[in-house]
Amino acid sequence: MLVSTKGRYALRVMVDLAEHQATGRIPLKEIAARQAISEKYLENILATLVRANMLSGMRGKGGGYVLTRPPEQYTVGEILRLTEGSLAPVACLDGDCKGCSRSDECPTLDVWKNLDKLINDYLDGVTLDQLVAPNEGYDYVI
Amino acid sequence: MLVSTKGRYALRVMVDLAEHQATGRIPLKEIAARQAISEKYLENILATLVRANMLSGMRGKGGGYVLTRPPEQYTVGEILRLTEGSLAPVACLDGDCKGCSRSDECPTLDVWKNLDKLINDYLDGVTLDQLVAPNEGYDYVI
DNA sequence: CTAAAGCCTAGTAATGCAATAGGAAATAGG
DNA sequence: CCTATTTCCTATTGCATTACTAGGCTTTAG
Repeated sequence: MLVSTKGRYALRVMVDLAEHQATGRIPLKEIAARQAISEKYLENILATLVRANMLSGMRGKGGGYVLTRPPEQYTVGEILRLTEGSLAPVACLDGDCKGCSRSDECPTLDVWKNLDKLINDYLDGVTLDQLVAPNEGYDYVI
Repeated sequence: MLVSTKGRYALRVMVDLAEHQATGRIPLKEIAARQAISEKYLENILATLVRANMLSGMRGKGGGYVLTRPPEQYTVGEILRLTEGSLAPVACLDGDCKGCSRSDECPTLDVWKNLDKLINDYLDGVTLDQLVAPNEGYDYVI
């Protein structure tokens, strides 16, 4: 499985926040309820996004989370790479373990490299605003 | 990780067999040595391929494995789907668990469907003969 | 008959995923 | 200042999957 629940939830949450931008800061509790995700689990995910400055979190009464950029400036790729650690389709291409000893003679390496590029290019081409339902994220328009 | 060692090894082994087609049946021991894969682990993988009729195995002295079709009639996609079980990038698209309860309203589902198609189409477009090193698989030519 | 090979069913160790637990620190409003 | 609200942080647990091993049975050629 290329993308686990952590990445899937993260993406859904980012879309949720994009759709409710106009409401200001949104508390975790609200997102968890709307998205049917365990509050405690969601904490981990949001913490990751905050640490990477994709979200700003504020504590205390009236606190909550808000996007740090406009939705069109987030790509699905960066959100998933952050939360998943890597989108490499095979271990051979994973950041830390740079190539196995057989990489010179490996007849399949190019397949993995092409696949990796395909995946990342596609996901980097989709931005958050493309996932926001039309006529949402503008609750203030009425 | 989309593709685990099982799928990676399977692909390498299939290429190996394609390259040594002309030699007739190849015993597991030989493949394992050439590809530096544990013999016992390789047994599992080859058994899967034989059960799906991608390889023919024969026991006894002089036995071993051989492709059942010409290399250009195998796609990387089918080899990996068989050995991995599925190439779905997310659990949502995995065969058995047909869509979650939220699939109607899920804003991210299309991303996963497109990604799934992208991956499968690419891997189904690569055939085994394309991975065989030039001037190999023809050892009889001298 | 025997050596060489594949076939089959389990079992195990290690890893990573999904989720939980408990509390500390910050903030707004009264 | 006090309290309710809310994020932030570290650790732990249960579970499933992956990677690999063990041991024995069956088939085949010579």
